[in-house]
Amino acid sequence: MSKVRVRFAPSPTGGLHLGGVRTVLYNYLFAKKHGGDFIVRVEDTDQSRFVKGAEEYIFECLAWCGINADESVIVGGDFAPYRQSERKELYKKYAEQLVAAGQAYYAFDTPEEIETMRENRKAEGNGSLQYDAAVRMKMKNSLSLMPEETKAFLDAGKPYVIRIKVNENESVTFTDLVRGELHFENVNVDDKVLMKADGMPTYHLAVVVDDFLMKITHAFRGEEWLPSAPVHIMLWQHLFGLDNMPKWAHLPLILKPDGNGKLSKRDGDRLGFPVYAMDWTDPKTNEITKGFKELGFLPEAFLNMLAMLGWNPGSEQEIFSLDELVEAFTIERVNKGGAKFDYEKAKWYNHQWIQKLPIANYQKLVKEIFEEKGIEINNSVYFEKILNLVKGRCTLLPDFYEQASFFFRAPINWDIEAVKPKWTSEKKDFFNCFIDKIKQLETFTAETIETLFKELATEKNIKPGELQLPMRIMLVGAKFGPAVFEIAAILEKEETILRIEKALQIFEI
RNA sequence: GCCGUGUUGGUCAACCGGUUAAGACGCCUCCCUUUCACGGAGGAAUAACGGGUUCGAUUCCCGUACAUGGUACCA
Repeated sequence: MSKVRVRFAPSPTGGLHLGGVRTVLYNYLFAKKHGGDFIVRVEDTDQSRFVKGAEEYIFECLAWCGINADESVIVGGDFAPYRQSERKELYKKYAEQLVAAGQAYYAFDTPEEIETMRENRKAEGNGSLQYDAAVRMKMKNSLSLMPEETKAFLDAGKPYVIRIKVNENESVTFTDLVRGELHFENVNVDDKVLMKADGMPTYHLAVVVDDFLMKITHAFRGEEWLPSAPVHIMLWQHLFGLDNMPKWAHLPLILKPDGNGKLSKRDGDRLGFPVYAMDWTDPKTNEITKGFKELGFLPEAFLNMLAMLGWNPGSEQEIFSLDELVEAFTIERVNKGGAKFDYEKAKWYNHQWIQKLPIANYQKLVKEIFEEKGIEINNSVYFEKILNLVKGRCTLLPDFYEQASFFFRAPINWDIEAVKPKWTSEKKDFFNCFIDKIKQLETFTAETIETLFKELATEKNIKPGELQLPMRIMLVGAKFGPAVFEIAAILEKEETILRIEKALQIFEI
């Protein structure tokens, strides 16, 4: 068997959608599982939809995910160029070959004429509005025209497209890796445009030609491509032979969490979650669409979550690293039905990965978050210690700021209500004594502080528990965070005393 | 409209003819913690509908319904 070669073929028209990343992932996993190559080919055949910066952005997203292409417009490769706009001249030859073989034809119809045809068919009560065998002899093309008329049009430079000639009496059968055997009657497939009037191929021609030229062995794409698969297969049959055709796998869609339908950017805006991998700024409107990365997701979690949306290992394992996914992935276990995106579950994955990964993996990112908020971090050992202490309560990276900023900034507001109702002069006295005692403490650790605290409480005949909450409010300002004595230990003696003294004044009524 | 694909709890899902129909997220209760979490123990909650095939269907087949994708000189 020849070497496995798969490709992700994005068109650079905007932000990189969740579903796109999952397609990348499955391609990548399959390739690596089989020791094959993963290729990224840019499908920019529609010049009218070209969006500046979109291509670079897509590669940035892949880099963030840690998925590297073996061949692409960035790294090059033996089958360059990897941008279809730069391969423009290649396609025409194949289209002409099809025309010469009677498998395709020139069509001169204007958009208006096609529109009229559709209106007529609709008026006739026809179920199909396609440009197909039923109408093609009534249209203006090299099949219906006399050869000299066609020649005259061509010579006169009349704009034309090349359409595939679909034989209505035949049918197409093929095996899809996720759906099994599929069958399509040709009557239902239309004479798709292969070459556009501007000389660019359409997707239909370009994928087939490039998949052949690039020796692609397996083609994974979204389910939305299923209806046009027969056209691609016919093209393979005509041009390169079915034996050389890649194996197809049409992946299920990722659906919106509420209601139904394909997940779109709008759903994210509406429901408050990201849909794009990374922040995307529309170059025309400057509108920013939030990405998973910027919201504080770890790539490991993002990929893990995506992998499980439409695939599962058949075991109870849910947490997978990229390498583990490569190992476990099989196309047979990809589901057929679409999956609704669940943001809560996505966050759960991130929480898991925050716990699992060493702090060092994301310390730099968290540091940036702190610095954006005006807290400079200059002791990374100290910082790491803190992050380790609070990570259990963090789901997204910015949560670290919420959970740990008090280590760097003494409280300026105190949850007085949590203390006041039970505040007594005895308690005040306790804390004053406590300060004196800890001043004499030689080793200032969570354990020694706790021992001292409890001994003193017993001595003063106050339940330690009743003092812990006030102590917490003194150090943190509010009712959250790790164990109080851990906090005190990290704050160190001097700062702990300072905060208690300050709070004591505030609690004074 | 036509064509394709799909349908197990609220969500992700296992099971590939015989099960008390796993597990996870979320939700609820309790425990732990006199903070917020984590964690632990429980709980509620599922095979769209109707026909077949079969000794036996969630599993296979056919309809219906619903959903979704396509129906572009977009990918």
